[in-house]
Amino acid sequence: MGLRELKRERTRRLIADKAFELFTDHGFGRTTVEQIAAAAEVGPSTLYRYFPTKETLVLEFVEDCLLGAVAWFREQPEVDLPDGLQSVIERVLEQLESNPDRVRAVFDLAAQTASVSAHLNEMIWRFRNELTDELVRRLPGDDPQSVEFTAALSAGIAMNIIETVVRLWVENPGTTEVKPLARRAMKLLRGGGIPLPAVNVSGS
Amino acid sequence: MGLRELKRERTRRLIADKAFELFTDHGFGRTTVEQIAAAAEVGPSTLYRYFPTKETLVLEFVEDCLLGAVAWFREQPEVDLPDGLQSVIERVLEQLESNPDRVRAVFDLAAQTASVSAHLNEMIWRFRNELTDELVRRLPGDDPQSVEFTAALSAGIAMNIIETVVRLWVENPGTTEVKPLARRAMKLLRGGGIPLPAVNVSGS
DNA sequence: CCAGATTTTGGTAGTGAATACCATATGGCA
DNA sequence: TGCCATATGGTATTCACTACCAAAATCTGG
Repeated sequence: MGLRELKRERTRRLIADKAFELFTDHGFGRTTVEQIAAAAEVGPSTLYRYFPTKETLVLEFVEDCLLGAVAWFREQPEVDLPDGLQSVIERVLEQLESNPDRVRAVFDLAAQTASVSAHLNEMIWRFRNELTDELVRRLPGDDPQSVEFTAALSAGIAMNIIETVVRLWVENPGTTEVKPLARRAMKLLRGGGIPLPAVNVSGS
Repeated sequence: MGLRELKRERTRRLIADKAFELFTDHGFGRTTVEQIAAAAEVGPSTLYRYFPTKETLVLEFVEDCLLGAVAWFREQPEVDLPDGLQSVIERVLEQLESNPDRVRAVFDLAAQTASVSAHLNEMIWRFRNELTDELVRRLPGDDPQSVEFTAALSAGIAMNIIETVVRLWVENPGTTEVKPLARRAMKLLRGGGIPLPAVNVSGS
């Protein structure tokens, strides 16, 4: 790696850190991009070259956790499906758990700022899509439409577990661990603890 | 109802229709708010008084479907849980199915425009939250944290079914009906067709 | 029908995010 | 050291969105 990429990573992190600082101090909406650029001692153009939108300054960390787990899953073709899915879920949760302050800040910002919440959900949607594509490749089945259906449902449920667990974990600081929560969620799903309608209907 | 509210509803719908027209013709990004205001023969101020953001011009219909179903559920306390949840899901799907072109346009716009996708997901998040709150009131249980957990998971799964079914329905025009799809999804979830990890772990 | 209270409207000015473009700086490399 | 690629900073511009105010339209009581 040359000196150029090194400096790139350095200024990138510098900008992100300064932005994080200003956001937590004065709020997301009260902080302008020019202020962030000034604090990081770069021009606004440079800032926009690294971060296409203001929201990415906050959410890049979450994005790395989610899409990184899918990328890892994609490179492990030998793992069979239930275990692989569980690994993806736990992998995401572990990485999030290792930066509690960052996750909490993201939650706070998303709660008080619509655009951050919107971007966060868009990222979640991307995670679901990529996970669905990978599941389609692994799921057995004859009818491609049926496989796609099952894959999309599974990816959605995985994301659902992650969201619910992280939320509960953030709202109860210190008292809960993510891994037991995730397994409790899977147990609920498997054991029928979810009040889904019984299959007394003749679905096609 | 006085003439005032009548005219309000009229201009509101006029603006939304003109916007829908311009969006489908020239795309979301290529259409400015001023153009919409000019097409509807109102000032930009008036447009912003009715629709706080550009995205709400597209997504108000979906919002009504989702939040309307939750509101209906809230006013039916005598319905027990599995049936109620199924009714909420089918209610949303029926309303969406009754306006296929609108749904398709929303999907197209969301696929090609990040901000629309973001707003759509934010709306879905609101639906999940409100449904979770209502489920908490109805679910039996001693530990409030456990009830909240189950409720959040259930609401997420309901939304997941809706999203997956609508998506499949939109992508296969004409060939699929939403209600059988929804029941197939519930059947998959109930019958263990989802490759969730088996509960061989001792969850707390 | 009319005068006053209230609401709706259109216009103006301004903020700030985001883009396009260009001249300049700086690091990598022969 | 000198050439090339790239990163940078600045400027100008578009456009979403807000705050504010004066005028027009609507409702209400006489």
